[in-house]
Amino acid sequence: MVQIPKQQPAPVPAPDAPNSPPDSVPQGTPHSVPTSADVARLAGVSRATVSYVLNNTSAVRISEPTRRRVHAAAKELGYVPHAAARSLRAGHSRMVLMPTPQIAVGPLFSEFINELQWALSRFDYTVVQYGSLGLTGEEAARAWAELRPVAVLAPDAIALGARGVAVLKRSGAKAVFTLGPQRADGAHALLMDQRLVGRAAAAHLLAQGRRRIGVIVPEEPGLEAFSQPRLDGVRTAVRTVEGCSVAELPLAYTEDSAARLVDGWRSLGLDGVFAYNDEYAMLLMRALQDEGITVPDDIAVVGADDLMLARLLRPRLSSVRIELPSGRSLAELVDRVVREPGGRAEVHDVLGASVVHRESS
Amino acid sequence: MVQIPKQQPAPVPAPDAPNSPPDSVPQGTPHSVPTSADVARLAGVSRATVSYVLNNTSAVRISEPTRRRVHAAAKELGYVPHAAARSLRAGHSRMVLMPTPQIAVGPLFSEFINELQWALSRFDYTVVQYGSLGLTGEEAARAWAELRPVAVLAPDAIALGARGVAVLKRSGAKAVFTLGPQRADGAHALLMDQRLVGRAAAAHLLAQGRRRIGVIVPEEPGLEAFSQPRLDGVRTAVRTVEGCSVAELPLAYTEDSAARLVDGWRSLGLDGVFAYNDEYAMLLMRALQDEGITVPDDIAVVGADDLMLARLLRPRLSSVRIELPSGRSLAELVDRVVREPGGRAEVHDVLGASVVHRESS
DNA sequence: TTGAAAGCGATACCAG
DNA sequence: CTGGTATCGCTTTCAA
Repeated sequence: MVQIPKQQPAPVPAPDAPNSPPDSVPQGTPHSVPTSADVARLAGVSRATVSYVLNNTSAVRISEPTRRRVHAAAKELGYVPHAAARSLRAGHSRMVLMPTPQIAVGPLFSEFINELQWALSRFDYTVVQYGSLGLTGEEAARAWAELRPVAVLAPDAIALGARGVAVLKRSGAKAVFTLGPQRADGAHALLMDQRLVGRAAAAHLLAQGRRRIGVIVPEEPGLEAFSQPRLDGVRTAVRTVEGCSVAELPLAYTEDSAARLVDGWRSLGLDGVFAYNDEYAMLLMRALQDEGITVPDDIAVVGADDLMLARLLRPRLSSVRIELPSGRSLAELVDRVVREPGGRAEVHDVLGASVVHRESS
Repeated sequence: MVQIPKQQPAPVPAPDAPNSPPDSVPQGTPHSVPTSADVARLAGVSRATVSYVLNNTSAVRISEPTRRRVHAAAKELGYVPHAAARSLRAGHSRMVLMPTPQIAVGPLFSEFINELQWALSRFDYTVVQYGSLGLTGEEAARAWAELRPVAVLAPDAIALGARGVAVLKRSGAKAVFTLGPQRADGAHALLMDQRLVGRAAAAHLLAQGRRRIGVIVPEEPGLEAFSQPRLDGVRTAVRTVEGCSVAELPLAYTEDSAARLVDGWRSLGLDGVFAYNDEYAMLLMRALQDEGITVPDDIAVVGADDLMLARLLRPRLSSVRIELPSGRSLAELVDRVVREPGGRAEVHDVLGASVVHRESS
């Protein structure tokens, strides 16, 4: 761990003001944040006029010389409008709140979140990720509600709950979405039904003639919301075929844990395994190979997420490719709900799953 | 790509109000967001009293019956204070703004950010990640400044620039930090000097007797801020030894690109390679092995980030372990600067790099 | 112990 | 075309 000294370790002179007193502002103005009143004073007009000019209000026509004076004054002072004051006055904001999930949940989901964020900002929303770390559903909702967002998109790992949804709506949120494997009463849902992932993997293994299926379930806390539905999906698929069995295999993301699991592997009598995702699949395959168990002859292995990783392994890893909707279409959906908030909660099934068959199965 | 229908596809009846008009509030109150005035009215007291009670103001003593009435009223209305109004009145907020980097930059950095976020929230800061997608330095700074954060922690991939820093400070930000491989004039810096990563890798390869060093440079845009300094670091280290050479090897994160690179590999005459990070290292090693080039005999390979991945590869991958300071110590640092904003810009070198020697080198 | 009122910064109405 | 002014929700003196 790199240490940070308590005292200033490496004072670097500010390059633009080598010998001036600390914190002096180049402009030499009184040391406080400029407001629209300051701009008005400097430009010799009223605050109202400043507002008209800076917002390009079309209902009112301001003479060109005045506009220039206002713009010049604003620039000279380095004026930046105060978002809080503005939205207080306006009675609403265009802030979309996306609480960050407390645990990292994989590159696929992160990328999805990023794309959604970008798409929303194209709709002129201000996207804010808020870390409500360590708060439970309703408390968290209250914390979010203080910001008066127009919409909330909650990865529902932290169960938001019907109560939380109610809190947000009462605080003026026009749209509350959960996005993830679960939904909350009263909220719209972008439902990513992880059971489909398990079902696709299991169907594939069954089609390959495998009958005794193992399912890796990560021991890391916070992943249950994903791993349990995936397991359920496998169970559902397997139930459609006679004489099949499903074994739950807990595994931590360490080599030790994998070695332990593989140690008694042959006695499990499995012929196929769904490994939760590609990373756990790699961990497992490595342990299996070190034990002299061959893939896919002794055991078929299927991962999920279809990372580059899967293609690089030998044998190449079969993997469930997960498809999520484009950020753009979701942003449109959110925008529609914000503009017509009346409707009932909609549930959108937004997860597609299909197996990419490679050499490991 | 999963499609989202334009029209409501699966209207689900709100479970708590099967046949009521849409959007009706259970409490039956007029449909608007409750304010402290509403609470005051319902409790039969003044707004001032409400404020005293809900904020536990110690300077004023309120009778117990009154307190209870206020609390009851607030609960009944589902009152949530309005953060913007509050901080407008207070003249300051405890919001720490962390602009999200536009491109995903690896699990290591993400985890670092998460930990920092958590640590800051323990200091009672409200951490907000803001996606200012597609704005350049000064424009972005203005957008951030509108939120009037008390501190800004900017991953400096988007060069904030001295101008941007000035904008933020003038808008009232007490602390402006850049965190990443570069720094900006006027801002404090948590400098993560990526050259150290390259230097460590190169020193290791040299110690192993390797003399003709290749350096993988990702072609993916947005990674230059990391890859170039790592390359520079290698160059610096190599310069200390006679008769050594460094070759820059562009590589996109695809199998095709790796195959192309490896195709003419032998003619490069390299005996050691630093692969930018573990993922590119895996991609490269796979391509090398498919070509019949053995690691480490023909070529020594070193990755970076020391992911689990590295331990699972065969041969096990030597990797540069990167150490970052704890979120807690950084949060303390930020808090100190916020409380004593006068000082000159400090530069903290917060990146440690050391090679974990395994089988690939 | 409680209430009345000023004011944070920006906007929009209504006069002038 | 431009200026006063009320207002958004909340905190905090100052009086009662």
